[in-house]
Amino acid sequence: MNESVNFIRQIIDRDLASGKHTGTVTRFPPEPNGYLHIGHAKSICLNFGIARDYGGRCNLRFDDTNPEKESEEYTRSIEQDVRWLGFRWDELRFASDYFESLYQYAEELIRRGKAYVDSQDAESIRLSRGTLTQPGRESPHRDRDPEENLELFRRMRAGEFGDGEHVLRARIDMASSNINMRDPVIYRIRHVSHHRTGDAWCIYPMYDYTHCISDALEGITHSLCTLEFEDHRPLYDWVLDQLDVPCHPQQIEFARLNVEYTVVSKRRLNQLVSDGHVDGWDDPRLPTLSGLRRRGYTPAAIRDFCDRIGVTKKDAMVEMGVLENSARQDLDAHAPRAMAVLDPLKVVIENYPEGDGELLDAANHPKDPSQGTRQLPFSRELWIEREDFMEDPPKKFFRLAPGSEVRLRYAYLVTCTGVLHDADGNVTELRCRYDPLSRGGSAPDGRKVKGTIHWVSAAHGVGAELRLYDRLFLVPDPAAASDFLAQLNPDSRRVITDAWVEPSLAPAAPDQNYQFERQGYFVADPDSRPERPVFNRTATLRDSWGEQKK
RNA sequence: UGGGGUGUAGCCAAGUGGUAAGGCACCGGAUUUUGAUUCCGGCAUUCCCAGGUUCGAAUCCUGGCACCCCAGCCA
Repeated sequence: MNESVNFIRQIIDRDLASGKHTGTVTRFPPEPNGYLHIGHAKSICLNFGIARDYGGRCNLRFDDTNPEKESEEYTRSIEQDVRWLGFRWDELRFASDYFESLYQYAEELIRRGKAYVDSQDAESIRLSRGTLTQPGRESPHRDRDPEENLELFRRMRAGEFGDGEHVLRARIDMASSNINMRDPVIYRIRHVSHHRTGDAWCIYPMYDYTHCISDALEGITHSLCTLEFEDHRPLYDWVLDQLDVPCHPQQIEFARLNVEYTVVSKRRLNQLVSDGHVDGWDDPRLPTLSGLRRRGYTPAAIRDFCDRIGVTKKDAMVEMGVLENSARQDLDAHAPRAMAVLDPLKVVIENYPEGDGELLDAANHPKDPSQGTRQLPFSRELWIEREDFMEDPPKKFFRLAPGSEVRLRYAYLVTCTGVLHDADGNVTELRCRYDPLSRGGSAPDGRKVKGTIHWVSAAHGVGAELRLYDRLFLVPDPAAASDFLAQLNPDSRRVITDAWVEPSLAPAAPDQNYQFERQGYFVADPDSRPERPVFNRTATLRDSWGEQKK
């Protein structure tokens, strides 16, 4: 395993060793304006992982300072997703819990001459902010005295003004080369009700002002966020330096996660969902946690993925293969095996007595005896995979062909004795003879049979729907395209409606993972019914034969 | 063109002046009642480039280059 420690943990190690801190307190601070995705999983694993490994604490804190975009639906899904991923927060907090304290701190800032009410409109403020290369101009209201500011700010709170009439600004430096320091707005008037505080407030604090104080109030030691907030750190520190807060957390920035062939931005995810390009936030093609869950990714696989990708300050684009590998590794170890035929071809065992049948033992997991066995019904007519037969096979084709012998997994050795065709020459049915002495699949005389194929008894199989997924986008970095929607993969979902699965699969409960032998990992979909099971393919098995054919 | 960051293999990522970890991918080979898994072996004479310091540099210095972020009353 990777024994090296990321740069954030190195900082923590140093802080603990130097006595700066005696323990860690972190937090995962989502805004409840969308569903969690794989990028959030990285942050969750980082913050909660630190609490776990250092014996520290980690809060779940909603950054709910913008009532226009946030809702309770999102807070519910976020709580659920964090728990599903396997983490438990020490305390559940909301930035809105601190609105009163935040307000009092703002008055203090005003009294200290560090904030003022600006009565310019948004456009004027924007124009006077300057540009990347030119300094801004000071507001005509910048030197209002504290008394006047205080009165105005109180009247803002009291609801005496309309949206946008005034704002509260930090009084810092309009000539700063860091635009965030050019007297940033810290309070705005919004006459909208908040999903938690209702109509108690009509002024709402801005992120930069809220986040640092919230961290301080919670005693956060290390405030971890993504790279785009690096420029905001001077402001984070400035606010805390002006006030008598309980502590001064250290903000540390790390690179957000990008994964090839998908998008990880709330805006784009939202667009995919609301424009109907996918079937909802839990569409199995989406990198949302709910989508990944429906796709069959396990919490352990996602946590493992987050461990593997590391934490750095370098903009990184991770290959899908890493995520898939994490899933395969977890699923290979834990998912019970079963047999399913995706593209059925009928086989009739000519020398198997008509009307006869028997039950054969099969291991639920060949490498994990504790998973037990199940019984597979076998009979004269079977379904096998169409691609497991070739009339004119190339050399090293280990499967079925006229005259060749193959093993039916856990059943018998069979030899192909005949091929039936339709008028167009398509293969419609195979005739085979079985070796009655090979019950279970081993040759009585020790003869070598290289190929083993899967099968489902035609008389006992259950018709199922299988949904096969491919990457959602055709290009590795769709977000870089001018129109990311134009990069959508039209074949990202293929639905098979005429698959056959073994009868034990019929009652599969949603979220139950399986490995369909030789085919891949599948998970039962919430749409699944005993009379009509539905499975989503999580990932294929690696296929060195398939790759060889290309 | 102001400020803040980042450059180590195809993709991630260790490395913190002593001679390039690990994972994914890829390529061999062994085992196999899943062409899966597992196992074993291979995979950077070189760290964005150019100079310099040093017995010794991915690590220090100087100068370039490339890429990312910032001008919401979003977070």
